[in-house]
Parts: sequence; C-alpha cells; structure tokens
Amino acid sequence: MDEALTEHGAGPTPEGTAASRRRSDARRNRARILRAAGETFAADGPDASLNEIARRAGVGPGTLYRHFPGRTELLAAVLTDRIETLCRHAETLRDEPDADRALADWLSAFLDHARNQQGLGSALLLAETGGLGFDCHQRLRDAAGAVLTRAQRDGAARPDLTVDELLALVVGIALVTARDAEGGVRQPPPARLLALVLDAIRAPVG
Amino acid sequence: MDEALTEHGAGPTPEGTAASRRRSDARRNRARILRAAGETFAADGPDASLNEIARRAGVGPGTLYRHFPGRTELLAAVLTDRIETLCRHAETLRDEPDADRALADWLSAFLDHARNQQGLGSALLLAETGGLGFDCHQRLRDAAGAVLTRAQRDGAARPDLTVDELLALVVGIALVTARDAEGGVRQPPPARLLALVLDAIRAPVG
DNA sequence: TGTACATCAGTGAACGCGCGTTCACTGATGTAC
DNA sequence: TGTACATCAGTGAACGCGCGTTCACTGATGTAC
Repeated sequence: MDEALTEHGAGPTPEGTAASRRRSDARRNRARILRAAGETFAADGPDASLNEIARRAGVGPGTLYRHFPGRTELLAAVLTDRIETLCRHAETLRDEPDADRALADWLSAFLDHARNQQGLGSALLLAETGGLGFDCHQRLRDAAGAVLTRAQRDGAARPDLTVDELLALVVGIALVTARDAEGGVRQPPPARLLALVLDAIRAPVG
Repeated sequence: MDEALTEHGAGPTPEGTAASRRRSDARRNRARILRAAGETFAADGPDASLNEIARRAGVGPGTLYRHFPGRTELLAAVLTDRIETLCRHAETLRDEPDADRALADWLSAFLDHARNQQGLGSALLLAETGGLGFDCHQRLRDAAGAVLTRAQRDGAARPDLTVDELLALVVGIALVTARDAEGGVRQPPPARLLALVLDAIRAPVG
C-alpha cells in the first residue's frame, strides 16, 4: 500500500514512462507533499491550510502549487491511494466463504479509512471529483456494491438496502466519531456503532 | 417555540426582571442577531463568519460582540432555544401510549433539528459548553434518556443500547445528510437512514 | 569519465482578501423632574 | 404631559492575522558532447 506516497508514482506503471521522466527532486517533493497532506488533512480536516501542508513538507508554497493546482486535486491524490487499497481489500474478500464476515470485515476497514480522513468522507469520498479522470466515489461505490450484493445473495443482508444507504450510514459513524478529543464529549467506540448498524443491515425487512 | 428569538428573553422569566431591564433597542438587536445566526449557521455551518452574521442582522460587528463575547456563546444561545423545544417535545411524548412510536417520533424530531444545525451537532450539541451555566448536551442527553429508557422498559429497544450510542448514530445521519446539494453526491433520504437505525435499535441482542 | 548548458523545479517575498476583534465616537433610550 | 440629561447601546473604520495564490528569481538536475 501507500504506492502513491512513494517516489515511483502510480504503481504498476513501468519505469521509464511518465512518472520517471520527472526529475528526481520533483518526485521526492511530490511524495513529501502527499505525506504531509495526509497527516495534515487527518489532523485538521479537509479545510487544512495549504501553506501549512507545504511547511510540513519542507517546501515552498509555490512547489505545492506546481504539483497540485488546488485543494481538490491534492485531496483527490491523497484519497486515490487509500481508495485503491480498499478496492483491493474488497477483491481479496471474495475468497472469504462467510459473506456476513466479509461484509463486516470490509465495512470495518472502510470505517477506519473514513475516520482517518475525517471530513474527507463528505468532502470528496462522496462527492464528484469533477473531471479528474478518476472518480473516487464511483470506485468506492463499486467495491462496496460487490461486497453488499454477495451478502444479500447469501441472505446476510436485507435485500432492500442500497449501496448508497450502506455507505452513508458508515460515513455517518466516521463523521460523528472523528476528532475524538476535540475538547468535546467522548463518543462511543466506532466499532460498537458499526456493530449496531450491522444489526440493522442483517435485520429482516419489516 | 423560538422563545429565545423573541424580544422577551428567557421565556418564563416575568417582565420587570433581568431581561426587560435591557433597553428596547438592545432586545431588538439581540433578537435580530440570533435570527441571523440561526440562518447563517444553518447555511454555512458552525464556522460561518461572525461579520457575515452581523451584516445579515443589519448591525455592526461591535454590536454582535456586545451581546455575545464569542462564537461559542452565540452558538450556545442559538441552540438553547432549539434544545428546549426538543426537551418539551420529549415530555409531551410521555402521553403517547406506544413507546416504540414515541421513540421514533422523538428521534425524527431530533434528526431534523440536528440536520438544520449541521456541524453544530458535533461542534456543540455533543460538546461541553464550557461553564456557560447551561449544559446543552446534558439536557439533550436527559431528554433522549427518558424516551429511550421507557422504550427499553416496554421492550421496544434493545436493553444494551446507551443514550450516547443512540445520539451518536442519529447525529451521524444528520452529519452525512447535511448540505445535500453541496455540489456533491445526493445522499439517501434521512428518514430512510433513520428507519434503518431504528431497526438496529429494535433488534434483539445477539 | 568530465564538463557546459538548457531546462525543469523550488523558493519565498509579496499581494489581496476576509476574517475576528477593538475602540473612539455617535446616537437612542428611558428616567427624573 | 413635556423636557434635560445620564447612560446604555450601536457604529464602522481600522488593526493584525493567516489564508490562498502568484511570479520573478535562484538553483538543481540530467543530457549532450
């Protein structure tokens, strides 16, 4: 995982193409910015200061803008990596014989992911990326759809549940449990809330 | 309802005391500011510009600060009113013979409330108000607790569910469905998500 | 392998902006007579 | 009821701040020879 955070660009791309045609310092800085952005978005939310991200990455603000035209593109770049991981996870789970277990497993991973991205869930995960040539939301939706459909076929999830409803419920948990010690009230453990939602998912249609 | 938005202050207080000792223009402006704050927070979230609120209220920024020392106090004042309404609603529901219906009814009202306040749920509803002499969160918790406890006594809600879990689930729905047309993806209808969560609440403990 | 140079990337001061907040001043209000 | 005045409230220009963003300049890199 974390391929997009390495210096080699988009993973499967063989050396000698687009990614490696870039100068080495450019690759290094791009990686640094992505790492800093991941940390800063996680800590401060999707409205985190871009200057602060540049500072953390140890580069000038101009360098950040050279790599990413704006906040949306930076967010998308950070998320792409995590979303790919989730998609691969979903594929792996096709080998899990227990459909209910597979569903619970994937949702738990998704929840962790959404929590670490904080508002990113609503800011981008669930929003169009606007012609970036890569629709994060759709990829995630497909992955979740595969897991859910199988669970429904095996009777492990109520048939009237849609992917969007499923994702919305879990993102809701992520949002409400994000920033735990923000100076506010301690929220219940995310795993417990997910367990409750899972009971709803398994419930027979009334 | 909306007592705090009128010019008479804290409702039950008889005329001739604290509230009415204030000058009439002060009472009028306080009411205007609260109204504008309610609208602006609902539209822009809890980080809305205080200057913008003053502008909408048709007063100078200084006037806003004369009435409310800071954002927290303004948020608290806006919420106090809505929370009182919810508490009264909870009391009314003691006359509802069907405990399950009462629970669903109150949660639905709470969801509407939390959705209209957007991030307020996490920003303040669920956070300490920090020595304002009025703990919004605790009042809400008590109201929800009354409704839930009765539902549990009547077998309409699983006994292992805590108030905090219940509120967290519903606030999660509020957060994920807030700002529907933010340029993002259309979320499932809040009522449907609440219905799903209600199924979880009714589910027997596994 | 060594060097010269074109180009690509990084730098960071600077700009304009809107924010939160203050404060010297003006004006409205309500009271005392 | 009418008026004079003390006080309470409102005003809005102004300040400092950090933000997003730009751009003229400097420097690092990789290539051609």
